[in-house]
Amino acid sequence: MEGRAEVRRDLVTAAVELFHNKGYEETTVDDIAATAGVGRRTFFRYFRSKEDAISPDHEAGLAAVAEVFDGAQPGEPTGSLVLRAGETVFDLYTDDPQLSVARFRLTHEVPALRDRESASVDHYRRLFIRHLKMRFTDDDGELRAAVIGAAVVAAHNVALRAWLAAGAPAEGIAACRARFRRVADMLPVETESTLALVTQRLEAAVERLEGSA
Amino acid sequence: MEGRAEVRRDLVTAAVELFHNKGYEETTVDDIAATAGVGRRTFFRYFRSKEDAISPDHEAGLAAVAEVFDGAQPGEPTGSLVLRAGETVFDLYTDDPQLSVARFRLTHEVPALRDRESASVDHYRRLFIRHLKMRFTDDDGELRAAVIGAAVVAAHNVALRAWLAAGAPAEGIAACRARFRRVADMLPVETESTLALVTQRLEAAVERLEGSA
DNA sequence: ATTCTAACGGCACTGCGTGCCATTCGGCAA
DNA sequence: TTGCCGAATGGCACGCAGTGCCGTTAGAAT
Repeated sequence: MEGRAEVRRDLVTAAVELFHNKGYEETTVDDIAATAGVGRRTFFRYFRSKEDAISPDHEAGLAAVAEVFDGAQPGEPTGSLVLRAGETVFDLYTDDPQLSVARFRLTHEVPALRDRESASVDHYRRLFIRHLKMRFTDDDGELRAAVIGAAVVAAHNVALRAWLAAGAPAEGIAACRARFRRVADMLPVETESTLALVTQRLEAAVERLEGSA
Repeated sequence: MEGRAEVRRDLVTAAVELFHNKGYEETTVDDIAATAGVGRRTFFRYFRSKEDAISPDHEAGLAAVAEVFDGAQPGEPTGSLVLRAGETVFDLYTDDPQLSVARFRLTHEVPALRDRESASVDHYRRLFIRHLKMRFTDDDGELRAAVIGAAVVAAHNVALRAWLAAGAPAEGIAACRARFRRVADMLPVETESTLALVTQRLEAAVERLEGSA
């Protein structure tokens, strides 16, 4: 007899294979269940929907990222925290590169899965923004939280997708992470806005000029 | 006899009313069609799905924004073009504030509609990024296009949603647009990175200072 | 060996979305 | 007027996703 974990794995494997071979629309839940050797009703005890069979750990991923935010020291710089949260998301993909690549390809071929992926990514974006907003308490805090959260998630996806498109090679993980971290160079990720940052550096420069004069 | 446009409007009106009164899940397509005085089969000749009944012009909106990008002069600054494209999206909401507010409220109450909205917004994001990528041809072009595109769409949503949450008052439109435009202050939207931009502005300021000294 | 619990799988049902086809309505030509 | 034609309609049946219900079974506990 197989335990719950094995049945779950068999269902994911069956789904990925059938989606790949027959196409997503052409595969019914009955097909997946039959291939995995269980009843149709059992499939829905493991997954909420047909689409969930290829993103089985979405909820757990969100919880893991939320844990990073909740467990962070208040003193940790926002940039560092955001990068750590992003790396946590990477781990979810590097855990099972095979499945990640298969899902990546399917989401780019099947419109229904692409839209679902958009919604999934958006859940992460909302999570990032919710916590960023708590750190940005000035007038423009909400706007900056939204902009920076969206930008970080976008950078994460660019790096991740390039890695997945290359077939998720083990030696590419470091480059992928490095690429993601570059987003920090592009954003006013600390508490000051770009304009304020410019002003601040300008004043410092003026001070230097006056000192040297 | 009613024409196509009238039937379409009646279906949207019926859908909004029923979703509001009975709840989204509890409303069937039969209900909507019956309320609008047409057959169930006719509903699906006007809308691809039940959800489409409250976002009837999504395709047209995407086409309008694409038109802005495609019709732009190559010499127009990227920042200006992006802001114009964003304003075009605003127009889609200000065209029918009543419907926009109703949709806004529904998307925040019904998970299924929220996920669909995420996918919708993502379509705009992809459109922005596709055209930004054509303007950013340096090594980091793809990353910057993704980051800036996502940030602009996020800022747009913050401004738009604040306006919708306030009930879409006519006198609030200007403030909403102004708020959106602030995103330009936060991003390295031209071809240089933030750091380069800061340096550039700093040098210009220093030059002014030296000239006045 | 018996009881208890959790998982399983079959069955029926609702509702979305689609293909097919007969009907109807308005215009247009003879 | 009469007959034809194309577009819109709506009814019907179908496949499939997802859910509630319930009888059955397997395995653990005692």
